[in-house]
Amino acid sequence: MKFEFIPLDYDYFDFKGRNYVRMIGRTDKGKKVCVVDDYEPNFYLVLENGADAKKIVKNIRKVRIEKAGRVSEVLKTEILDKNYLGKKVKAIRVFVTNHKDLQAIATEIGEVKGILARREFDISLVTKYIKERGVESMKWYSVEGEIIGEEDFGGFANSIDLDVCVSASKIKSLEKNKVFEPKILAYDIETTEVEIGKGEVLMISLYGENFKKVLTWKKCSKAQNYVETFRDESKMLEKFVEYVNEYDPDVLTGYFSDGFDLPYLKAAAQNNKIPLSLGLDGKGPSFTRGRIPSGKISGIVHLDLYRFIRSVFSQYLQSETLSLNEVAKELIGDQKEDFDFSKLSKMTDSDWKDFFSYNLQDAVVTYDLAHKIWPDIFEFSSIVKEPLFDVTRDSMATHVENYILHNLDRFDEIAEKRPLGQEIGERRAKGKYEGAFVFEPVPGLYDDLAMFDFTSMYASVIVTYNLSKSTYLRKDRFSKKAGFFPTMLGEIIDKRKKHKKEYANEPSGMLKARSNAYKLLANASYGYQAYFGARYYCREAAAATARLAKENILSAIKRIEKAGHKIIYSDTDSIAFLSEGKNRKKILKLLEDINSKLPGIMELDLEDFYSRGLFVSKRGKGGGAKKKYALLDSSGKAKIRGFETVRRDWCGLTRNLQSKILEDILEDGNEKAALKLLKNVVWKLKKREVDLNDLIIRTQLRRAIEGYIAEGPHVAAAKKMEAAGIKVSAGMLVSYYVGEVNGKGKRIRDRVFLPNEKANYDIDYYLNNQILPAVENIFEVFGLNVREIIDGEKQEKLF
DNA sequence: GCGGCGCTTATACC
DNA sequence: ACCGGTATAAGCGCCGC
Repeated sequence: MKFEFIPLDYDYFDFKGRNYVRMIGRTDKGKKVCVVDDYEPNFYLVLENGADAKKIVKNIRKVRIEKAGRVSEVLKTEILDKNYLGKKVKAIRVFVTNHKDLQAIATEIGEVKGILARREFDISLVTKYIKERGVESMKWYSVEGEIIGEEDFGGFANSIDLDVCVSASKIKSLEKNKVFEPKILAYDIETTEVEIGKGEVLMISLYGENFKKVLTWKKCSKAQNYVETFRDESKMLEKFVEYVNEYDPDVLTGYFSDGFDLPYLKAAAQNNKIPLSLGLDGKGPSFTRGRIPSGKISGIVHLDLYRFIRSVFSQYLQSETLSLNEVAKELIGDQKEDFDFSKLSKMTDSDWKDFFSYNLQDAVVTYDLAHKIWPDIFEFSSIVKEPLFDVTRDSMATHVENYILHNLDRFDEIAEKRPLGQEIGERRAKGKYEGAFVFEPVPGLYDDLAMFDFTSMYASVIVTYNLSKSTYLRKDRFSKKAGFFPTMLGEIIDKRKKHKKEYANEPSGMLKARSNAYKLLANASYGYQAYFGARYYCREAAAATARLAKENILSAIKRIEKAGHKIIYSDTDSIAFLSEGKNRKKILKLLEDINSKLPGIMELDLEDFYSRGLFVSKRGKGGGAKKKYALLDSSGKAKIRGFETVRRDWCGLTRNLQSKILEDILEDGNEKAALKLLKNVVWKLKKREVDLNDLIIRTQLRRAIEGYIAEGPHVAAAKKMEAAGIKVSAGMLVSYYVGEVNGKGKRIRDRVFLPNEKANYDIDYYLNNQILPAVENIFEVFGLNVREIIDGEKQEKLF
C-alpha cells in the first residue's frame, strides 16, 4: 500500500537480533499509522595516512562478540573517501548486526595500528537513522510498503493499537511545506501531596478539541457537568487511561508533567496495583534517566511544555518565573484561575466546585499554550531534524550539536566523538578566557543618543574569521579554507535574515518561529564551542571569537569618536553615543561608512535613537556603573537595564518607586517630580501605610538548605517554611519580609518573616536597605544627597 | 561590640 | 552538567581591635 505520511515519534525494536526503526505519524487523511523501516547499524574507522585499508578490513571482518544473549558481528565494510575534522581521510564504514553493540565492537577492534579514530558509535540509533536515511521529523513522505501481518516481527502488530502498521519498502520525500496541526490533549492533576509516590490524586483534568473532563473520586453535590465522579482513585485512573487512548492524541501535554503529573500518576497506579496502560502498546509511561526524568508514552508524544519553554523559549520571555501562571499571562493573556490551597483541609461542596474549575482551567491554559508555541516546536524539530520528544527536552547546546550532526554529510564529514568523563574534567579545569568589552560610563543625564549594535556579533565573527575546531591550526591561527562549522553557521545566519525579511513582508506564526529558531541557533553557537560537553569543543576558537569581537567593537568606537561623537556606553556588541546635533541622515551615513570597512559578514546596525539616557555611579565606590542604565526612545518608551526595577529579588515598593523615578527623570529632564515621589513613599513607609504585599522580597533557593555556607535571609525564610511544614526544594522562589523583633536582631536573617506571619514591618530596613540604596545614585546625578534630605525632613518635623 | 574586608550568593547584561 | 564571560551588590562570616 502507498500513502502520505509525517513522522511524529520514533523508536526502535530488535527482531532476530537486528534493528528496526518504528515511526508513528499521521497520514494526509488523518489516520494514525506506524511505519517500520529496517536499519543497518554502522560506525567509522578513520584511517591514518598511508594505512593499509584492505588489511585492516581483513582483520576486522573476523570480529564477533556475544553479549546479553546476542551475537553481533561485522556484516560488511566499505572503504570510503571522507573528511574528518576538515581533512581528507580514508575511512572504513563498518556495518554490524546490532546498534547496541557498536561500542563493544569498536572497543574489540581497538586502537590497532593504522586506525586514527573510531567514530559515530556514540550517536543514538534514531539520530543515525534520520541522518543516514533522511526520514525527518515534521516532514512529509510518500511511503510504500506491506501491511504488517499478525505473525510478522514476532507478533508485533498485535501489541499496538493503530489504524495501519506497515513495513516500508520505499520512503520518498515530498515537497510539502505546511505546518502540521497536531491533535493535542492537555492534562493536569491535583493531589494531596507534592512528593511522588505519597498521597493521592484528587482529580485529573483533560482538555482537547470538543473534549473537557474533570475526573475525581471526591463526591460533590455541586459538581459541574464536565466532572465525572468515580468510586475511588483506582477507577478514576483507569478512566483517565481510557479517555486518553480513546481521544488518540498526537501530543499529550502538561506543564512540568515530566517532573510531576506523569510520574505521580504512574506511582498512584502502582499504589493501587493497577497498570497505567497509556499508549499504543499499553505499557504505560517509561522514564528515561537524566537530571529530570522524561516520560515517554508509546505512540503518543508526551510533551512537557515547561521543559521546552525553559531551554529554548524562556529567553524571549519577560516573566520572572516560569510558572504556568506567569508564562500563560505573558503569552496568551490572563487566564489561570485562583484557588486558595489552605482550604484543602476542610473543603465545602462549593470549594470543591471551585477546585474542579481551577483544575480544568489549568488544562485549558496548557492546551492554549501548547497551540501558541506549537509553531516554534514544529520549526525547531524540523530545523534540528530531531524527533519532537527530544527537541522539546534538549538544551540549546544539544540543539546546536544536533544541527551539526544532521548536516555533516553534505561535507562528507565523519562526526567527532562525544567527550568522556576524563576529557570533560580536563576541559572544565581550564580557567576562563577573556571575554567581552564593557565601557565604563560617566554618570549623568544625557540628551540625544544614538545606539549601534552588531547583528549576531559572535556568530558573524566565527564565520568571518573561520573559527572552529576543524580550522584551528595553532596559537590564535585558523585556516583560511572554510570549515564546516563556520560554513553551517553562515547558512544559519543567512536563513535567519531571509525568514526575518519574509516575516516582515507577510507575518505568520510559522515564519516568526522559523526566523527565531535560526536566531537562537546562531546565538548559541559561540557558547557551544566553549562548552565542555561539546563534540566540537574548541576553547581556542571561543577565546578568539571573544577577542576578535572586542577588536572590532573597539575599532568601531574609534571611528565613531573620530566622527566627533562622545561615547556614552558600550557593552559587548552595542555602542551608545551622543548625536552632537547631527541629524539621523548623517548618523546613518556614519553607519554606512563603518560598515563598508568591516571585515567579512560583520555588520553594524542602527539599534535606535534615544532622546535621553541616564547613567549612575557604582554604589559606595566611585566610577560609573556598567550594565545599569535607563534610556527613553523616540516613542517615549523607557528601556531600563540592570536597575533594581528589573531585579526580582527586590521588593515591589522599591521596584515601582525606582521605575517611576527613572521614567519621570527621563521625561522631565530633571529630578523635581521624582523627588516628590520619593518623599511621598518615605512618608507612607514611616506611617506604616505601605501594603505588606509591596514589601515582600522574593529570592530563589538555588540549592538544598544544607548546601549553604552563608545563611542569607532567604535561607532563613526557607528554614521557617520547613518548620511550618511547607516542603522546600532547590529551585523554588522563597518569599519573606523584614520585620521588627525584640532583643537580638542584628542580622537581617533574624528579622525575616514569612508573608503569612504577623509582624510590624521594619521601617529602618525598608528605608536604608531598600528605598534609599535604590534611588540615591539616581539623585546623586543631580548633586542631591537624598539621605541628608530625608534626614532633614525628619529634623523639620521634630521642630 | 563594632568596623572592615573577603567571601558567598543572587541576579542581571549581552 | 546540559551555551559563554562581565558586572553589581547585599549580607554573612570572621578577623582584629
